[in-house]
Amino acid sequence: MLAQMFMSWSNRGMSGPVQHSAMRGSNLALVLGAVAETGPLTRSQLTARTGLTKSSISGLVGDLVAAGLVGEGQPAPTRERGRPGSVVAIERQGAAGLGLEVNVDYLAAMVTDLGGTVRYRHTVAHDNRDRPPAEVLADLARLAAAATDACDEQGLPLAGACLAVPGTVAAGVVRRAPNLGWDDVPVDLPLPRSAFGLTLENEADLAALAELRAGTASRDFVHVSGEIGIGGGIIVDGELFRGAHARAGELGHVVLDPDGPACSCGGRGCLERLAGLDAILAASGAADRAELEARCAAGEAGALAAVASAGRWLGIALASVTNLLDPECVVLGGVFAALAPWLGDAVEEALARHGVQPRVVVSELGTEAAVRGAAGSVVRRVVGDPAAYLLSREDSA
Amino acid sequence: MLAQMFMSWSNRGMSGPVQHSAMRGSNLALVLGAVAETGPLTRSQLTARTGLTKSSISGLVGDLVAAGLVGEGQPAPTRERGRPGSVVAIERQGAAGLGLEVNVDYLAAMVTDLGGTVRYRHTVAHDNRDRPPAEVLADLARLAAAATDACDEQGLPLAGACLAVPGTVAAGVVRRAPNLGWDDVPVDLPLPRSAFGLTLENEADLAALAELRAGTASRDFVHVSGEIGIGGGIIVDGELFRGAHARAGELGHVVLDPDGPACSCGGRGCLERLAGLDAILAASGAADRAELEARCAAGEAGALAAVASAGRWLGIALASVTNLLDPECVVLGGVFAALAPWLGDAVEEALARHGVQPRVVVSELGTEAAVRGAAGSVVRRVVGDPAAYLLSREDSA
DNA sequence: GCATTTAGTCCATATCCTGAACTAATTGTG
DNA sequence: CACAATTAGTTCAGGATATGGACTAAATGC
Repeated sequence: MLAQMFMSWSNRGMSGPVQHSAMRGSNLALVLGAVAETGPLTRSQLTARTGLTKSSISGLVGDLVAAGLVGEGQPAPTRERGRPGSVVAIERQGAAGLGLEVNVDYLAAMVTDLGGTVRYRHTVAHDNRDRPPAEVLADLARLAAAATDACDEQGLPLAGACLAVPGTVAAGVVRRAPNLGWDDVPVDLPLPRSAFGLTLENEADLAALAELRAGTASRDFVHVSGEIGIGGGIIVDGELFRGAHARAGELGHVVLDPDGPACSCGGRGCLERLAGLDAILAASGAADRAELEARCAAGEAGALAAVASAGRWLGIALASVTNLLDPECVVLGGVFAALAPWLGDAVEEALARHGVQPRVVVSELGTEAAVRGAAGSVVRRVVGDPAAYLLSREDSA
Repeated sequence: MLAQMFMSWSNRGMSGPVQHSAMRGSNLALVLGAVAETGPLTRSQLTARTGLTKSSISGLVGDLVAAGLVGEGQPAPTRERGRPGSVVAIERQGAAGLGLEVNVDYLAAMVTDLGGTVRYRHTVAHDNRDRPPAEVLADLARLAAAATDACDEQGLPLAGACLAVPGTVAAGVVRRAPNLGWDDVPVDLPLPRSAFGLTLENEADLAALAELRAGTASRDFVHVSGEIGIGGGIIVDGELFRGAHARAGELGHVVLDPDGPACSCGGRGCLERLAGLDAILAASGAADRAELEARCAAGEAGALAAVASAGRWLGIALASVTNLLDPECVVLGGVFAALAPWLGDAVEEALARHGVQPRVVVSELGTEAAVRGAAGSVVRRVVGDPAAYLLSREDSA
């Protein structure tokens, strides 16, 4: 008798039963997503774009209008035959996402609306290294309160909040943020009740999401956040790649010199030690980021050599990344974006020398990338599943 | 006036409209998947497991029975109160997948049924290096014909075929298989008409899928296929990770020594050059795999040192991989599985030395992994979307 | 033998998409 | 300026599918 063997199948997309409500929810998301992504569309354009029938679109749009997520847009005066379509546009007052960020030398808050427009931003410079986490979080709570007040003033319903931290996170806890000196710090900000509550996310990951939404890159890319540490955000098929324990993308700890100097991560010879901001500053003799850029701009040989060396190491690391992940493109962000004029060539040369040539682009988002990504991640949840948003909004009301 | 910014949202799961047929299809897959994964289940167990109601399960199972994909199973004699459930089991005669493999020194074919049981296997040893591709493909066609004959004999309806190749692939074409010496070779085997036709896939990727189904590892792991080259198969959330151009997982070309020797990939200092089978053989002085293993088993210092060195390099590469992808586990396959007794410790030491410690397990699938994965990938498509399978089966009939 | 319990089927109902008929608003043309 | 042509959008009947409850079936336990 043959021993029956049972196999383990993928469950992607098989997460649960599909009922009528799920069908409706999925189609609502399809319509809302189309409008959010493409901009105002007529119902007839939505029919063509989604593959649903006119009748279905009618009903779906009706629901979204009733929910206040979309509204009537300005009709573009097309000189075409036939009845002009009435335009469906994202309702900017429909929902807002609160982005928060704790970083080494500042705290930040940002509110974006359903259309992706920034409705409020506030940043406070402050060295948070080795301050008691509770103290930092109290400051952050004040920042958040000011932001939610701004939402109220503008009549924006808050859908949820997302906090960007320079480290690894788990549900409601900052696991480890070396540069802040935080270990297992629970985060529980006193925010007003909202549909999605507060989530935590790695700063580099959120910067990558912001980059995705800004549309600089494609749907498959790796975003390098160069700061004191070097973080990486991996976007796969338009979705953040987190890995099994939400620790994926630790580009800074790719091993480039097996017998190199010890790193804070417990390893040795990590990219971060060879191409991180501290390493560049030490090699160039510049005191800080601004001085470094100035010296590069002035063409000072020492600074240029230090930056080129970092670029070379970065390129080598990215060659390994490309071989492993096969991204469509690599985005240089953070310090590397600012240093791109003097670093880009070294990166590309190193990539070519190791047999790969992904498209390399420079981020246009500044240090705001992470908060922006945080706020955007909330708005994205609304657009990605409007039915869930509406449901939890009702529940909490 | 604020400039309206339109954002790029993820489209995951938003691929198309959800109609009634899609709902049905998804639920059919849910039920079939549950039975395939867990083994025979009663309808009542299916209700609990899927979240659908009794009535729905009744109907869905009815359809699957009518389609011949599931059937009545032996009821397990439970001594419990109440009417015993009638057991729904995978119909082993429901569909079969044909796996094929072209490799450097052999050709292989395998047929597995819906239950995952191997129903036919045949391997022909032959050095295919630098033979004209057409000749090799003609041999492969003969192998495939014998396999489909075996299907007919056993009354197995062929759902499709998948060919494993040691290189990169695109639709219907082997892009580049360095160790075979193939470049842009179109593959068009004369197979009988089937629902899914013939697909091509990288050998290492398929080996990883086979590993997934064997259940050795979890749903997030990296499978290392060590042969002459070193391939990697990345499984994320139970799904093969392909990357933007289906070239992801090229673990063999992770850069370990930036100024190292040139590699066939165009780069230098790649893992493959330091820990591939050729490198180990050269360092140990053994003539082939068998001799190497024998010398290791005999405790010969030279062989052990060569293997340990490879293990150390492999460990360093896997440290980078872990930092980037954060897999739950790493699976050593191919030669590395055979050499694990002498190589495993070096790998784990290197990983620990670089600050990470993923679970490392050794594959129990032999060289059969890739063909098995190929055959399994076809069966998986049937289970993953039975409605699509039935539809294309009708169309071709 | 009969109550109890669990499994499975059947049917009326609700939800949601579709398709066709219908209404609405615009351009072009005689 | 009337009217055909064209495109947009709504409404309603019909169909597919899931749900919930009533009903039937088959076992255990007293």
